[in-house]
Amino acid sequence: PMSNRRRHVGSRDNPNPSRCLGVFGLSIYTTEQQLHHIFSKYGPVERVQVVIDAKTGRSRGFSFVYFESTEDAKAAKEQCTGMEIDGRRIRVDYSITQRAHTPTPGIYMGKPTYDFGGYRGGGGSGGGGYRRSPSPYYRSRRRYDRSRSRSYSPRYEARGIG
DNA sequence: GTTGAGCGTT
Repeated sequence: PMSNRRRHVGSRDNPNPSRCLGVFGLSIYTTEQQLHHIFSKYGPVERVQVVIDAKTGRSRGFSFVYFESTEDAKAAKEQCTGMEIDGRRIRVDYSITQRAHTPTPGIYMGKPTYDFGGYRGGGGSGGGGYRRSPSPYYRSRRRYDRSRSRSYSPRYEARGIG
């Protein structure tokens, strides 16, 4: 049979080569100039865009680096993925999206920024809709059972420990 | 100075 090669895939796992790299897992303190400095070693960088969270004004921990040539982007991708910046191991891939979305008038129409359930005192007045499955990567943890904790034991409390 | 994973809203 013929090969199952996909051509137009823009999935996260099979990004096609492009001049635009997505850099993930960044420290929120890593700046565009830092990234520019690092990635420029592999060729001329046209632009670096650290994605900023609109409400907090801080980095969302990922960025996009535009090279002038795809081959330089490739070299940078190979060399920079796994590299450590500001104590964070970064991951570099070809971007599956090539630019920011078209600005929309009015309300923000993008995906929700995950809240991981957010403990808001059970209020539940905010958000809604995404509370049930915060993310496909979310896993229920073993419930935190304080009654099993030594430090919570009454006799330890009596001793003033905990 | 965050931490689970992550593809962007001039």
